[in-house]
Amino acid sequence: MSQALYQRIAAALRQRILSGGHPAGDLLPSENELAGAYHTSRVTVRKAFNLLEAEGLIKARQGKGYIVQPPRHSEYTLFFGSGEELGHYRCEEVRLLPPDPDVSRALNLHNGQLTVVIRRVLERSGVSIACDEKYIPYERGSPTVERELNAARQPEERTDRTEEVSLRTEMTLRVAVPPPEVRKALGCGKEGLLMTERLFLALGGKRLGLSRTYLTPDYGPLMAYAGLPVTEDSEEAKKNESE
Amino acid sequence: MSQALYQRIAAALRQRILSGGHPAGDLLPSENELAGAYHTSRVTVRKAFNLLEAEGLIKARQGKGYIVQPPRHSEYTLFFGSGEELGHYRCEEVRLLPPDPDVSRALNLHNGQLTVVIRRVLERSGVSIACDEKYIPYERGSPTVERELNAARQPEERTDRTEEVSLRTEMTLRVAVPPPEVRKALGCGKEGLLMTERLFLALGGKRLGLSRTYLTPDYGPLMAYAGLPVTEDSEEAKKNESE
DNA sequence: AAGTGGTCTAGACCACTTC
DNA sequence: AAGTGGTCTAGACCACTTT
Repeated sequence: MSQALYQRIAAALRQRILSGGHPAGDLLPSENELAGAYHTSRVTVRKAFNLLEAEGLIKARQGKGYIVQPPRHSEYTLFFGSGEELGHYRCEEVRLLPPDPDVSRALNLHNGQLTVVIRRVLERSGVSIACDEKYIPYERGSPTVERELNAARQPEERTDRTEEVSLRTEMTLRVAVPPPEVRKALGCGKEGLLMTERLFLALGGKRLGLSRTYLTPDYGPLMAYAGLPVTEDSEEAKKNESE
Repeated sequence: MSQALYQRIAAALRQRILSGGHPAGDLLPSENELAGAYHTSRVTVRKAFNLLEAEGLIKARQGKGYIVQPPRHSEYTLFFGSGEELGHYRCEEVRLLPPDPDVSRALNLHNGQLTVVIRRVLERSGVSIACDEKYIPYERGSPTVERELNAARQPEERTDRTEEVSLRTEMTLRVAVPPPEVRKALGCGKEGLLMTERLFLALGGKRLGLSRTYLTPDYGPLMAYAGLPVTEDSEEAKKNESE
């Protein structure tokens, strides 16, 4: 109990929507209406609506009201395991190399610019389960590169220091046959592996680096969800919803 | 211009954080402090903080303040193309079958319970790029099943009617060799394809259905991002940030 | 005790939509 | 013109953390 009023209002609306009381397209009661019904202020009702809007259940339309949204299950939250259960990265090789054309294009490199290539292997219980290749544009004295190298050489540290200055990361997922060096590192053949390619972008759209990670079947499946996340207070919420 | 004050405050804070002025772990100025500095009320400053908190940049700690978070790029937003550019689903087969053990376990079926199996093929410009198998627990007179069947038989409709009552969808991604029926439908061999498996859950945790989608290389890569999404008003935000 | 965020009030004006 | 959401104010009390 002792849940905030705006959360109780949100829970009540959420349940009505999810149990079919308000099909998609429906207009919900207005802020003023609910403020009256709950004997509270408009601000409090608004907070409840904002909560549901953040969850994607409803959408506000100025001058009209709050409209129930059709479930958008075209967006998923994909999460990778964090640190411990994932395994340990071991830095395998760091080299300064001319990039292949794909990498050069993705990173917007000028002609002849070199890249730092960092290859690491992820191991769990002694088994190699993934291999990661990271390409960073080489610029003399760039703090990013130095930081990357330090991070890569200390395998027990946080895995991805580039991300510390990265505003946004764009990822693609596909099945790909790893290049020979990766196959050797993973001890696998020419079968296709799940590959994630990540492009790290800074504030002004500057490309900080590109990372390709090949996941062996031993890595296990990637996991994602759509709709409500499982939160700490889901239990409490359920109690209140069932009132 | 004419951006709301709370958005300008948020933009200013965001820029300071992202350009390194406030490293992770830093305590930001308090609500009262900023309210004074901007000659505004605490509520408005709060809205700015809430925005940044929703973006994952900061975290509120009662009694302490707002703390800059380390970039969490272990969570990505995975999005599938919507409708038009994706292609068209064609329903290939609908049958009532005993489920294989995997499906039975995932859907928590009781012994001997049948499943409705719906197989659809996704085509884009005449090319089959994906095949989807959906398993729904069969219950006499269940409105969900009837709705599913109707939806599946009208290929131009919205693709996934089950999701209309689904509170949450859990997905796993992996490389898998499709079963014979799917290989036949896609005209492919025994190579591994990118597969997404989705479990649809209702309000009380009830399992509504399971869907397995096999994506051919022609489908293209799946796309995801972490960090700031690209929004409509990103341009405006940039202008204000550069002030 | 002082400062912080968390919740809430009872107003206000604006921009937008509908009638 | 009336109703809606969007923004904002100037207070208030509470729970929590730090000193």
